[in-house]
Amino acid sequence: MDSHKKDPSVFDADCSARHALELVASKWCTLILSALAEHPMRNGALLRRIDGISQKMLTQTLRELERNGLVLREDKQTVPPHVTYRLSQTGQSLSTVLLTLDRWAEQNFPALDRAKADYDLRQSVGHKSSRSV
Amino acid sequence: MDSHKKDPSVFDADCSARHALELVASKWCTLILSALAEHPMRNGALLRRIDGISQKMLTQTLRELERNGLVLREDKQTVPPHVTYRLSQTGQSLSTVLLTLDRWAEQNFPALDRAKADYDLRQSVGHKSSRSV
DNA sequence: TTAGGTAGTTACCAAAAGGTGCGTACTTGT
DNA sequence: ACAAGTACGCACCTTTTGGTAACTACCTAA
Repeated sequence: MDSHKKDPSVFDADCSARHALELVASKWCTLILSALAEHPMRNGALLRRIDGISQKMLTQTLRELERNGLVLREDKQTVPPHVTYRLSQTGQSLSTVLLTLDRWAEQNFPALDRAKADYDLRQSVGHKSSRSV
Repeated sequence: MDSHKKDPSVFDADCSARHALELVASKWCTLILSALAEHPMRNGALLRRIDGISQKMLTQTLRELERNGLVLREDKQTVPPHVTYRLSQTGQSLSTVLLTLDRWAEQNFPALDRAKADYDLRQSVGHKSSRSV
């Protein structure tokens, strides 16, 4: 009957936990939730805060987050339109985890950059058969 | 000269921190790193552990993780082939963050499922203009 | 009157992600 | 002699993701 309610382990494809992880671990979701963790914002403010996001992806992702109960949408029903988005209780609990992820990225990118440079150098330097013990 | 080394904030597109976040917050990476956090594994074991991943995506993602210095590849140079993958120091520090994300998903998916059901019901029940304050 | 700001939606198109199947090279088991 | 297992690489194709531009509806300011 219910197509999505099996073993609650992220390693099981097609279980709700995996679906939740896939939602939560996607680039625009992490950024939007992290931005809203700072304070509630309107459409325009989010657009300005999150460099590189398009209006389309912002709206699309916000709808998805609203649908999953992570963000709350407040429409003041005025004209010109005034809509604010803020985190729900669940969204807030998630945002603390995502912020540690943000911080990890901001702290560890130099290591990743170095590793990449090394790796690419090793590949280009010719001796192709050097990936052993 | 260097195309990717600006403001170290994830909100800035095209900075290394953002690139790192995008790598790290992608579905296969989170699952592979979480699996390897349990213990080092070979190709076949990862394939069995991570339900739904294809051989192609596994190899592709492992190479990307190896390139970024998050996992280490050990080829015993035997025949038949015997290759094991394990986390590097950096990979391990990341995996602790990702495991809290896994646990969040496994604990909170019921709330998300409920929210989705509510939302979809509200949409289908007809009264289309009820998303206000 | 005309432009601009608000928060969108829609249609169309390009790029990226990902699946499937086949080939490789060598060994072991039947 | 032949199939199977290991750890892939490559080519082909479909699906998903995301960008761009145009349009809506209403108000305000010049």
